Amino acid sequence: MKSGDMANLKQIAAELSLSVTTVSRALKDGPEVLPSTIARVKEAAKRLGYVPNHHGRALKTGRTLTLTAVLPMETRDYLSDLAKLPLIEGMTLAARQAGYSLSIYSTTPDDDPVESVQRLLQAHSADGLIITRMVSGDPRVKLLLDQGIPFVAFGRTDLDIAYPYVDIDNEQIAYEATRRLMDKGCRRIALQLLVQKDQASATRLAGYRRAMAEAGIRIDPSLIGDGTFTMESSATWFDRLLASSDPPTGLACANELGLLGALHALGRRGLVPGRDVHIVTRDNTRLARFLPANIDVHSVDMADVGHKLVEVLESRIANPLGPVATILLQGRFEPAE
Amino acid sequence: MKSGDMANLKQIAAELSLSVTTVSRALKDGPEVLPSTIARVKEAAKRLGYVPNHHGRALKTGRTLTLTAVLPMETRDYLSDLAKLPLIEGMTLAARQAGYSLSIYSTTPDDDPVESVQRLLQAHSADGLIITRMVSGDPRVKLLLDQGIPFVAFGRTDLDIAYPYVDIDNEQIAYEATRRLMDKGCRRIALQLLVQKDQASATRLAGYRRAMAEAGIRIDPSLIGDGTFTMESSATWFDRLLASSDPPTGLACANELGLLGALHALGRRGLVPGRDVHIVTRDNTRLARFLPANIDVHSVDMADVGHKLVEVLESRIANPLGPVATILLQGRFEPAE
DNA sequence: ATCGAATCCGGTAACGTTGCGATGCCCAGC
DNA sequence: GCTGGGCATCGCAACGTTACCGGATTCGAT
Repeated sequence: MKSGDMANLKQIAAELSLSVTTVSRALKDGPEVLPSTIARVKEAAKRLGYVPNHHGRALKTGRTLTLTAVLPMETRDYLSDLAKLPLIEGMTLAARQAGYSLSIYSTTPDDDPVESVQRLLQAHSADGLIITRMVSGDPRVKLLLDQGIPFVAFGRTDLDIAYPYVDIDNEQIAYEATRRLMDKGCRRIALQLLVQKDQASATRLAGYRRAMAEAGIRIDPSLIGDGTFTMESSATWFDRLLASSDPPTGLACANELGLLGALHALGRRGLVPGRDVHIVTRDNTRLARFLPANIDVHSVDMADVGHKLVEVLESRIANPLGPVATILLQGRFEPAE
Repeated sequence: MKSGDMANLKQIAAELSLSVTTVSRALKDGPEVLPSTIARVKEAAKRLGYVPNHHGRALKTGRTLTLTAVLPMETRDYLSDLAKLPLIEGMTLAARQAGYSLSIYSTTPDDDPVESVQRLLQAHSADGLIITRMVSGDPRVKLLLDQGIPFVAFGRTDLDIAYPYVDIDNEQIAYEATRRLMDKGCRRIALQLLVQKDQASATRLAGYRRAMAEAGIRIDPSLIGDGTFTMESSATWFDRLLASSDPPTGLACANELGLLGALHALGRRGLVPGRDVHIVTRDNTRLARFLPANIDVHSVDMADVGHKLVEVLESRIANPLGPVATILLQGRFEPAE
């Protein structure tokens, strides 16, 4: 097996004194080819180490067998989006299984999201796009729909247009988290959000509001924190809450990072989670499960999200005009240890 | 701007009554084209929204402008390889900057690494491969060299063959970590390794040994732990060491996960890091920096590793027969806060 | 005035694949 | 014996791009 030994259809055809056309069809089990010929062709293909040339096929058919995921990267703080790793894993494995390869297009905070998508769909080097980090009224949705490029979004937005997405039911999760804290007797419940522009935060807030309204508790805006939480900012934020005259007795964390920060703030004051303050957190990486603290965990399988994203995108590519699939994934409380 | 409006060379040529050849050349600033023509062509290209067809070009030139990174994914425990996120970020951004797109090929523990690489290079849908998680005598190196496929490895191995790699100087880092612990008075120093087959662990162990030998301290094998450390296994491992008759007074952690586990073990016994036991850790995600504990951090910029991997691969593609570039990145102690 | 070179451009072919129409063949039916 | 119709296979063209070679025009040099 030497270096440039990439066999192609022509070589197989020559080997068997067949035409390129017949070889091509035989490899696809075309009904117009004699079964015995198909067998001969496949044998020769295997023997010569034939693998179809991606670009020849893509050029002819227009399909590239490539999916592209647009992922914003935090260049400063990798811990702030731990969920991305299982997400990437889920997407790549599902793509591979479906015969696609998945390409990652990282964007920095400097990149304009719309411009990034524009560049990608112009290059039309992918059969479909996965976009994430949806914002309110996200302009990318209209852009992609107009261009007729198959895509799927991780996250809903507040547009009237129907488009395919997979999302986490943040409303329900925040609702249940708040309820759980109430069950433990909390009435002053602090809530961590992420960037406010992010649609996920808005729905999270809605779930919190619903639970509070049902319980007839007035919402204290000072207990709701938003921003890009690092561990440090989470700690100082929660520390200030704890220092107030009427400190919270419950906290719903947005993710691992917010949790670690909050735990730090508690630790400094000698407070114990589960006794002085009750905590529910989202956890994408099973971090909380092991921490030596009494914490309720409400988790979503991010690898599953990745899988589902690819599945939806796949069906979208196969049938661009079909019904728009939307998937809403529920979170569930991990069994307390 | 409608759906299928992908302009091609032919359309630009027709628009300007030029030949396709000239248009192609003009867009590359070919010296055989009149500057004024180049200007006209570029204007028309921009106006018609021309973007070069990836597959046409790839088919003709044999270059795909795609790089593929083979990344093993831990499907059970995402925290065990946090370094992967900054690595991915570094690779994708560097690739993008160089005009390449980067495709991720995830492998599960079930996949045979050699077979994965074989499949990838057969598909020759990438100009180059990035392979990681090198093992002793890694057979992929010979395979890739034989096939003449440009590649770069993250990590060295113990082969006699020269091949391009980027690696972290684990020997030096472990040496310095051990020395640091000695400087604080430790003589019984525990060391966390990862999977032993992994080349990184072997060099890490070598650095530890060198420091110990220089100090004339006999090595106690029971203080050296290896395996795939989760937080749990790290905690139980370190807990058992602490329970022994002659417990360690220093610990060099392999990563964030090992650190968290060890801290947990300490916490349960009421021991304080920096007082009862000194700790040095590797940290890829700036986790340790914020923990409320006195810990020395020895860090390597994983995003930089990703950048360097792409750079080396690029130069390899540009000049496949040139000298083999190898880069060894030093770690450095973070300034203690 | 003629030639050679330089400059600018066009035509053709090819990369590997697939789709469409055509071709040869065998055999049943009159 | 000639026709018609499946059947298996083939040839040609095309996707969009670039490489190669050749043609045309202009200009300076002899």
